[in-house]
Amino acid sequence: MKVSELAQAGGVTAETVRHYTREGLLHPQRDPQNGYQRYDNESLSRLCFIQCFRMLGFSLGEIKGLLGEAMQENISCSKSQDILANQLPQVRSRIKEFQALSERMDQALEAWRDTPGGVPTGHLVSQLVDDLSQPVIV
Amino acid sequence: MKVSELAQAGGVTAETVRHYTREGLLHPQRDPQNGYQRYDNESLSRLCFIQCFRMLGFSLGEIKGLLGEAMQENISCSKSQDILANQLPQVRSRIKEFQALSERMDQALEAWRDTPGGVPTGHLVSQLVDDLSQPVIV
DNA sequence: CTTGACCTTAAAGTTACCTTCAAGGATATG
DNA sequence: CATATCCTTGAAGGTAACTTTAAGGTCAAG
Repeated sequence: MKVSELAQAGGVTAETVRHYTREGLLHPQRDPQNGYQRYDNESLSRLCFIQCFRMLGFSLGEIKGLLGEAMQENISCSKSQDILANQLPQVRSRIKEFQALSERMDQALEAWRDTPGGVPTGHLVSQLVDDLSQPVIV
Repeated sequence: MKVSELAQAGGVTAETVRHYTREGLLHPQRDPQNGYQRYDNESLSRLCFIQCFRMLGFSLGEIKGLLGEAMQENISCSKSQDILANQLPQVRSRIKEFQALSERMDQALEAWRDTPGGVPTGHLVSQLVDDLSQPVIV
């Protein structure tokens, strides 16, 4: 795969792929013909993995730590274990936050589903602000 | 409320509150005695609202646009309507993404719940990488 | 009356990209 | 086979949303 093919497959821009490559999260090979970066299916797996953990709030550095060892087939990925074990509570609570937010937004937006044209009125915008004006479960 | 009291109530740092204030998303009053910023309960509502829409991928500028008009009690919040109406599809799809990610992470992490000590083994880390190595629904 | 924890501002640093630049290779059309 | 359009590279600069630093003012406790 060329850089923009991988980018399209993973739903990101070519620049983002290049960025991850610069930062050492992806390890493409060089095409000796033209010097282009060549990515394989493992790169795509890693790219998807990166997206998931970025959504969960992990930094690229942490993800690099996870990927660096996890993709090696050895059984004692102690570093990955440490990182994940430490972050697990935050991951779980972040998932809970997402779920809570999803439900609240779904409820808040449901009021619009039946408005004429599906366009919110000013009153409903204020209503949404009220609906969402409670602390996120932290 | 002082800046760090509001920060604690909203689950962010004092610096984040100051940042939102600088950017015009919060409008505290000045304590004439000492020049400190004073925030009220509406500030807390706005802060919670900001958190929700930040999680949904809105920029501070967009949120400022929403808050600027939505908090006024007039009926024709046309700007807010425009912003929300335009972003509604993305909001919905982003909620779907969150839900999908939550389920996948829940499933992937469930394998750890029963491991000795609840600590993931290297094999399970690799397993997680495999489990998450599919494109997010875009 | 000083120590420590809080507040203020402005400015610089950080993270994770995104955009732009110049130089050059690849592929399609006339 | 020239020309246009697209792709590639590295390096550099820009941006958003914080975060940290610096230098100082405020305030309650001991």
